[in-house]
Amino acid sequence: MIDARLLRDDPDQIREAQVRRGASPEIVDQLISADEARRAAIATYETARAEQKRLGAQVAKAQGDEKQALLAQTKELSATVKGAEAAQAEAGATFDELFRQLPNLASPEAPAGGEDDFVVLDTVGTPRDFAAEGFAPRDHLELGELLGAIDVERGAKVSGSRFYFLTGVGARLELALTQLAATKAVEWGLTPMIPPSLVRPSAMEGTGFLGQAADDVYYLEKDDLYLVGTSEVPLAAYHSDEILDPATLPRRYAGFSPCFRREAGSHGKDTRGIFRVHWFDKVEMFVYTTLEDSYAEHERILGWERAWLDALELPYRVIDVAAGDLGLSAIRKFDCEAWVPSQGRYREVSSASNCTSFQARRLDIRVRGEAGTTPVATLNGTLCAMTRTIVALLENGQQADGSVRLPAALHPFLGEVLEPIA
RNA sequence: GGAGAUGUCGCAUAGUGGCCUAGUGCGCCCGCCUGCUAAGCGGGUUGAGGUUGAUACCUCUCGCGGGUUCAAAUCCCGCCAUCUCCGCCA
Repeated sequence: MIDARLLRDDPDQIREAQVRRGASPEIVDQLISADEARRAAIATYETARAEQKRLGAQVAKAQGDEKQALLAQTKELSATVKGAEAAQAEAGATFDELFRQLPNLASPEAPAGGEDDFVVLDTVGTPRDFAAEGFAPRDHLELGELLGAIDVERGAKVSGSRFYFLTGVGARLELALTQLAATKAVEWGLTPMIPPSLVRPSAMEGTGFLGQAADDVYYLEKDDLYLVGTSEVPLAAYHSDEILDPATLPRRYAGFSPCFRREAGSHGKDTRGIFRVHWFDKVEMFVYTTLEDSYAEHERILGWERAWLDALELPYRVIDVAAGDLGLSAIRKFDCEAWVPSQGRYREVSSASNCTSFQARRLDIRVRGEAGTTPVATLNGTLCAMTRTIVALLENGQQADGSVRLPAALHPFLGEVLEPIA
């Protein structure tokens, strides 16, 4: 959530941010009146409660008839206090529920509009010209089957559609990418983490995944636990309810975890292969820093994502995601999209978001400063999403005979070329 | 899964219905004193919310949430966490 004081001090700023997202600014007026109602209820309750405490102190000292009179008076007041407290709690809950639906203030620098209104910031490398090379590119699934790397048929048999087995060199490829990513992360000063992938509702809610994205989340009703869609969730909740020493910022983590996504709104999209699946593993970067430093840190995270794709020798472009496509928590988001030859277009392989203090307010993560405590800023970015990276490596590195040439960074793990097994 | 114990301010502890506006010690911060340091002395030291131009005042906060009561750190119920024992298990 954002700073509630903005509702009183500068509501126009919120309205403008809503407009940039293509969302309704009406919620701001609803929030302002809910906030007024809430504050009025608090004042009523606190006045009654102060009176109750004052009388209570007298009851303790009084004797005989005086005590009986006071008891009668205070008994009456007790009902008033109880009612006022309930009214205050309800007004607070009403405000809170609405307030949590309000997304973070989209940055004025984010392009206005929806999904298709992104701006291309940079394009790196050149997609191969397969026509000039004299063969039609195979897609990643065909290559994966030739190499004995991917088995989606048995994935579906065992777990259903959008599940897969990585086999042989496919499994080794994920392990190599994981190891390489961890090595890079340590070089860059991030702390590797292996977090739990089942979390409590508060962790899921705090990161903003139970809002409009709730349908995309797996929930275990028997245990009241959620399967995370990204290790951003446990990494953000890691410091929840803590007040951090400013000297320890920035805190930079790289979490490796499975990611579970129901893909509820994606029926019929990317149904072939392992491009869009219900489960994959990912190394995710997560940073806690100050609000002032968050903008530079955002660029730094993007830099690391680019360095990673450079190391994998993949052609890619970087886009500035439009305000309407930011999700609840981010004020700005950069996506890296790798070239996918079989589709003839760039597809998202990583994403870097600046969530400023939005998640930190919900999760109650603060830093002790000179003027009291203030919420920290949180940022997240993909280092390596395994399945999509494997798609890009296979398709971009393929040769006419179905073998795949690997980038130099992976040679120590798997050699230079993956050969078809049949 | 079963049985039991525990949860108070950064840490350690006191507090078994009103005198708690949560005491004390340690640590930490500021000041005084002092060749320096230490000791000593004085003051401060959870966090959130509300009223307010400001100063200031008020409310909440004893793991979390309910309940009983005129009044709850204290009594009752539920949950969470930790520890011990039994069972099961990678």
